[in-house]
Amino acid sequence: MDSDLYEMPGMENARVTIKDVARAAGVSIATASKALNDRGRMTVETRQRIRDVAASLGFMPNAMARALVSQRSFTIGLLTNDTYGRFTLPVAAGLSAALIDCGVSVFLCAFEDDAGQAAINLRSMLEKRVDGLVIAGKRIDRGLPIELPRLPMPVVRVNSLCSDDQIGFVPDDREGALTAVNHLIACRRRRIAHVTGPTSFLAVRLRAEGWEQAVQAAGLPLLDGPQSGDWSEAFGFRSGQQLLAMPPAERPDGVFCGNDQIARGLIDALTVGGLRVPDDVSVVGFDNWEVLAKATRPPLTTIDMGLNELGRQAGSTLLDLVAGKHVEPGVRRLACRLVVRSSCGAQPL
Amino acid sequence: MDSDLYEMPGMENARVTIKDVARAAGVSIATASKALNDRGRMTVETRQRIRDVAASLGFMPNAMARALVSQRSFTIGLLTNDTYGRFTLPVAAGLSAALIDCGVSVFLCAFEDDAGQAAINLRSMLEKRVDGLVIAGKRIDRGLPIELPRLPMPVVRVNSLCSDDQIGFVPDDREGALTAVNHLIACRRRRIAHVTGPTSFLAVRLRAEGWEQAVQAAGLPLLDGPQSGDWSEAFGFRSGQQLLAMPPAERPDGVFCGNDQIARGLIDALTVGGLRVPDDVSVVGFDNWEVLAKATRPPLTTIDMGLNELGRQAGSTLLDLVAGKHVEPGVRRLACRLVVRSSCGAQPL
DNA sequence: CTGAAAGCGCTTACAG
DNA sequence: CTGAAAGCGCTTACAG
Repeated sequence: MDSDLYEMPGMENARVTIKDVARAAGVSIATASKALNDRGRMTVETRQRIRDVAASLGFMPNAMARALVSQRSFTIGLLTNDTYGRFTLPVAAGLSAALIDCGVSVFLCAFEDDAGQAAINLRSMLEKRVDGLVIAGKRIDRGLPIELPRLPMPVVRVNSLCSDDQIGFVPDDREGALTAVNHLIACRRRRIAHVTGPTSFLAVRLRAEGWEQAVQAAGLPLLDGPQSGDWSEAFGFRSGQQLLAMPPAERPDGVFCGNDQIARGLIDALTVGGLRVPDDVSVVGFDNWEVLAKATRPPLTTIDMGLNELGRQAGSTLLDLVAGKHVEPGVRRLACRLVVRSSCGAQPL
Repeated sequence: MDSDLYEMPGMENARVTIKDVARAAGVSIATASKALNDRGRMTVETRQRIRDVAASLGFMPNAMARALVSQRSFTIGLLTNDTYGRFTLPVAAGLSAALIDCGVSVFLCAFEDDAGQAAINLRSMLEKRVDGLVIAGKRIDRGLPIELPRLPMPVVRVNSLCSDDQIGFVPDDREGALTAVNHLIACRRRRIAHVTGPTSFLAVRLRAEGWEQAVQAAGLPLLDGPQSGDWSEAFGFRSGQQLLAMPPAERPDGVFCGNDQIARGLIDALTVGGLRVPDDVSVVGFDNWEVLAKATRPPLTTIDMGLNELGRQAGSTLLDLVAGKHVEPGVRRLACRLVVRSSCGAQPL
């Protein structure tokens, strides 16, 4: 008995269709559709009655049927090779937040750096007719492991390689570095070193530029070029030991680190070696990886790349594109934000 | 000119339909469908010709049209309140891996612990007619912030509260603790302490049980009940300082920590205080949070909860459920795995 | 072996 | 103000 369904208001039954609603309300399917979508014209009473009936039946429109006719799936794909999720998860959170209000859901496709997997996931998104695609990466100078063919839907990139004719959002690494170093300068540091990741990363080169720029603008001595190593605590620790080995007069009194892991290792080494942070040496990190930054002793002052905001902007831009609006191509560099904790000696604001 | 499309083999055009394929191949739509789905009977040549045409046109079946008729969306929803992604991301990776081969994609819905957001996301999944739902949480004794109504699709839980009539996958915390403590015992530790998180967590109580059980089974002294604090390095550090303050004869020579952060803080405190790890005190953690465990000095021996495998099993179980197979209700506790590094003094295997 | 027809659950012109 | 009809892109009995 179909009518049984009508007796269970609490029971969300996925099989209740608009046909059932129309029948129960004594109207045609077309009228039911219009009432529910606030379209067309009809008496307020009719509209309300139909809605009440729909609600009591637990009617939920079938998004796929709707998609088929509207040619919009209300779905987007998030393609990423960041399986660890360090960068992508905050991006995904911002993205979802920007989309959920418009009823758009996101397919998560995380795959290893392997062309086969990437292709499978891409095809899956294409078959699902996503309205748009967000490509999220681990670094701004690498794309996905596959060549994207000319896609029938708009694409937006986040924290990933992006050519001039594409649309992308990345953190402004140079500006972030400037902010970090200026903070060290504001904390009265005069000899500011830079310890960072591999120079093969564009982000490393940009941050180094920011460091150099800020130091020179302040008329401070430019210490030996950035110490470059891998993105690890171990490298930071070793760098800290090297600092300890220097004659005190030559030692930096401030260090801008390329990421939080390096900063943490460096601080640990300094502390073990008897130097005080921030009194003897101030340190700023990069990433604001909270679990690490907060646990550092002392808690780490660092640069937040605003990944969440990057995701949010990517989302609303993608929505614009899907709606057919024109969006100027090119890469947007979003401002980073200084997060003051205790490793610099400044009072948190 | 529609015919233009036929001239662009490289161009993946989402607007090529099965109708275009049929026309180009000179067969009916039904025949084209059968050829592409390997159904029905026809000459091998016909089938191949149709496929070639489809490929040259860049035809991709519209998954939503297909879903509408097959009543299967080939889509599942991953609902989680773990916005940080620490637990959910490995779960999601395992889940996707189990599903992608079957052409099933996953919607990621991460939301804060707030009933409103949860409800919006749930409704969105319902409207999208997901074939099934995975509920992933941050702890095994809490569910989502909303009551799930009787859902019209199967649900599987991971690392989340799960009643006896539901289906869930969680790490076997007690067994993991046993493994950890037995490893300390194998490393010739006799006085084994336990420093862990808040007792309000079921996982904490289960791990404490495992600790107690292993210690007693080995006939070792049961030291003062677990030290309980928050899940932070700071608490671990303070606990380490307390250890240092004890008379050496009373001091534990092994510590099983409730998570990796506590272990790291504790090790740091011991090291700062002049004790050697693992020589004076062996330490085992819990979580195998690699970025932390590997960076600890010395690298941390710890318990891996197998989140990826949890996700994988949840995925294949959900697939069974969707296919109508019977699955015994109840919660499955999956074995944890010891990851040997250097904080215990044993050689990594 | 192949095709015409009905139908999945909706929306949208178009008539009345 | 309301409804019948066509159609979104497929699949699946059912005829031939």
